[in-house]
Amino acid sequence: MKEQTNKPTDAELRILRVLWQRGPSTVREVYEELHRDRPVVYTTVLKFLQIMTEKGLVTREDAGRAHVYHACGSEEQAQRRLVENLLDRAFGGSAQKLVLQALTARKASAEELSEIRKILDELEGGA
Amino acid sequence: MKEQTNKPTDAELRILRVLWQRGPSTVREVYEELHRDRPVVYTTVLKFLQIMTEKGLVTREDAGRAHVYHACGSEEQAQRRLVENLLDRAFGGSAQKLVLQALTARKASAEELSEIRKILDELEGGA
DNA sequence: GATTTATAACGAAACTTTTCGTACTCTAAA
DNA sequence: TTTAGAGTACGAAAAGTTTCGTTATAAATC
Repeated sequence: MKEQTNKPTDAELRILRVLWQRGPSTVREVYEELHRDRPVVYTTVLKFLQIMTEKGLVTREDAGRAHVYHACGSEEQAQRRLVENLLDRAFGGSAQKLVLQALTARKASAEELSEIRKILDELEGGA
Repeated sequence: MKEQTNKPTDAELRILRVLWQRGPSTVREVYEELHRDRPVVYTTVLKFLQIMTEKGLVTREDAGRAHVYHACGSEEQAQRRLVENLLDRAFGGSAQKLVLQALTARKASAEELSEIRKILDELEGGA
């Protein structure tokens, strides 16, 4: 498996999201899922899964006639990398500014806000 | 000025960051700044500023022989759009998850953390 | 006025990402 | 054994992004 510092492209990320949500899936399953939202062709999905296999974003496993694809690494790891990337590209590394924008961009529920408080407590406790 | 729903590309974002930091600048000024960090050619920067003018990401103004370029919209607006974009592309719209990743990705200082608490207070107060 | 210098304009090459058509393979049904 | 169906493999076109060389222009200097 290759080093996985690669940032997935938009199309790749769409596919990864399906794999995270559904778990290991065949091309057809990923295709069906994506097809709900946008007009996309079976072989396009297949092609991407092949590319992503080369890049080490997914692995595959034989299952009878078809292949079953697994996302490499967890959703959280990938999200982490994307956040770090955005942090560097657009926020000069300031997590605070990013958090501010995230919280004002989307209304979070009361529960979510208190979850975030808990995280803050833990971070302050640890430091 | 065009509608500004365009997501800037990586190279465009690098240039916008210079304009946000320095304020309105000539091509040469942007070039000098970028040139510190990476090998880049004057005409490449010029080309991008021309493209970005067409896209409505920047405006320009004549100042004698040269042009002075202004970023369209504030840094915060652009950052907001980028966060919303990431939220949709990778976090299923959950600001909470993004905040969690941001806070664990980068150690925030104690002051920053308490700034974030203030924001939380305001959000809960308003709701 | 001619030459140098700093700039803008433009086009195209190089590269990346995305999309899709076509060919090939295997299996199972007719 | 042939045919139909579901799958993979592959190549190349289409679209988008990035880079840079060349040319044109106008001002400053000689």
